Amino acid sequence: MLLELDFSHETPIYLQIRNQVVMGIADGRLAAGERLPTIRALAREAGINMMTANKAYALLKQEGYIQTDRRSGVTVRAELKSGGAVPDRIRSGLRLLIAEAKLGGAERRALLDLCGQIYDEMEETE
Amino acid sequence: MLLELDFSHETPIYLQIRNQVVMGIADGRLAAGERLPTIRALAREAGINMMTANKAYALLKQEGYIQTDRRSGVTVRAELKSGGAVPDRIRSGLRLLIAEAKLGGAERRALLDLCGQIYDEMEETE
Amino acid sequence: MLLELDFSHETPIYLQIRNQVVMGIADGRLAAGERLPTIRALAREAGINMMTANKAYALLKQEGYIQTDRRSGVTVRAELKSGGAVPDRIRSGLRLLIAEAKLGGAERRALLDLCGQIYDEMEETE
Amino acid sequence: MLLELDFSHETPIYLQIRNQVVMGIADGRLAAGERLPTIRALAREAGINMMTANKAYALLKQEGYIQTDRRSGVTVRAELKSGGAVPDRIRSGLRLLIAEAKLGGAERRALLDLCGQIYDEMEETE
DNA sequence: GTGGTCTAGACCACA
DNA sequence: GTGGTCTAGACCACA
Repeated sequence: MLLELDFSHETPIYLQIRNQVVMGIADGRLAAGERLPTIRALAREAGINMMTANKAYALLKQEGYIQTDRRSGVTVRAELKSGGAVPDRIRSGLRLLIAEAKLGGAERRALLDLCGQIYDEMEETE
Repeated sequence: MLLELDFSHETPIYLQIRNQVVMGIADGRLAAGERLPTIRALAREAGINMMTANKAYALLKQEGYIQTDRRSGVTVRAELKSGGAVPDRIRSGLRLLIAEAKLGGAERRALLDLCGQIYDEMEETE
Repeated sequence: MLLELDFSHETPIYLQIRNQVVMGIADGRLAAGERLPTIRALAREAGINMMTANKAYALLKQEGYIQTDRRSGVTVRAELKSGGAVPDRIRSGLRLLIAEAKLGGAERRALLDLCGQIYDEMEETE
Repeated sequence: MLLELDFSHETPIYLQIRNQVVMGIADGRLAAGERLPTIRALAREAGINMMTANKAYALLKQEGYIQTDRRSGVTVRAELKSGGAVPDRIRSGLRLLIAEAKLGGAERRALLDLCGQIYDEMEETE
């Protein structure tokens, strides 16, 4: 999976990496067990500092999205979290975005269609 | 409307204010034309600096959510809807959150129900 | 001539009044010798403070656009400044606006056409 | 590019900086991709506060004239032209200045020549 | 009184 | 080192 980094974007680079890996896993571009580049390789390919690559991986690991192993390097975790309530952090994020969309004139139907469409584009993994 | 600021949160204070005002408008707690506290009053009540309050209002003003009037202070803008497509910034935000929710085990049905519920809680304004 | 004041605009009200009177004279809606409302009348009609109306008229008078007379009140000055070089203040203003227009993608031809058109809409007075 | 700031001018310092950068880009003194001084350097050189320098850059960034990069600092944005119509804000500004020039005695020909000359002095960038 | 601007000094996340 | 954020205190034009 190719990372697309925007160095002039407000989102820190390490977060851009984290976010793209998360979305990559969700939409199936990154399969469970798949190997990710080493910190060193990632830093070289993306033209970033190793500290930055390290920070992104540390976050992904702490969140349970990837795991590191001395032999197989960095891999996408096979077993992901199981069902249950959507955590507050995500709810809050959705609340803000939906508020902005609504004030921007988005209809209920259009917004839910959009969300469903986004979800479906990721469905392949299931 | 009472602002709830978390000074230890990663989100800057001025953004927390901006976000809460946006959500306040969307869910009807802030009506069009309603007066918001002056910069000074907001700073005093929230225990923050005037510059911080100013920055929050400047952002809201630039985004078209409020307007400042040399006579009547700060008011919620009446007309907001620009209708049409949901801007990319919001789409990207939704994509990330939905990816995280899905990896957290959220079913399609549950997620759309949540979004619909969030939207409906704001519906009163319509 | 009806004044259109925007109380939430960044331009101070007294300047909005001054600007609209200047443009009114230039495009012929205000003829030389024509009477303007008194400060009191202007303040009442426009819903503004008398100090604000006073400030606008004081500026217009100082710039030579209007004159006050005990008998005939406030009138548009008959004889306006004669030819000569465009003052630096206006040149600077044009330079900034033209720079912005050019960076916005305006072609030379289109920009000059626009300026000529604006000038012609005022021509009737000549 | 040397900034010329007038601390006693009615135009706020941060706006003077913004305006001069815009004109600098338009007339080619600032090339696309060129680095601007850091906020700290600008503040030091110009004898102003960091917050003021920050405000100027924040405005230029928001308007799309520059971009900030955590690695290479502040640079002039390469692509700017959005082509098409001249926005109302600029039209209004031109209308006022042209009215003032006309009342000051400027002939149509002289005024358009002036505008053309101003535009041509910036042409080198094309 | 109101928003807007500015300063001097400080801390922080990021790279 | 860099941009971003925040504070305490101040001044100013405007209304």
